[in-house]
Amino acid sequence: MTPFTERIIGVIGDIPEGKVMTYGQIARQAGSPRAARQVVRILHAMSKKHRLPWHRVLNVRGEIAIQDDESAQLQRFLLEAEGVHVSDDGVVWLEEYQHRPDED
DNA sequence: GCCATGGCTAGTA
DNA sequence: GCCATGGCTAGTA
Repeated sequence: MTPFTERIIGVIGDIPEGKVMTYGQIARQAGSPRAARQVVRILHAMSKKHRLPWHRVLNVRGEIAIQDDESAQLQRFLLEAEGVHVSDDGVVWLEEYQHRPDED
């Protein structure tokens, strides 16, 4: 596992319950502002093994970005279970729920 | 060669 | 809607 991957995993693992971050924000936080797509990949590949709160990661508009319906439903369920409100079309209000470590 | 992005433009209303 | 991006991974040699 590369240092880059470890940083991404660290950032994702630090998202508190009831909060969300965006792909690009996680990439920036890990020091690679353009690596949003890698965040996608790493989430997919590492979520299980590293017990990552993958469901707390959304796209820049606060949308559930996952394509697969079942997984998208699960993501919504997990978010709502920890108090994050998800609109009918799968959008979370970032103003309220986005986790902002330090600054960003 | 892939991609669960993101930012910019183009086109519609 | 288009396409640059960046790190990983698959596949070839």
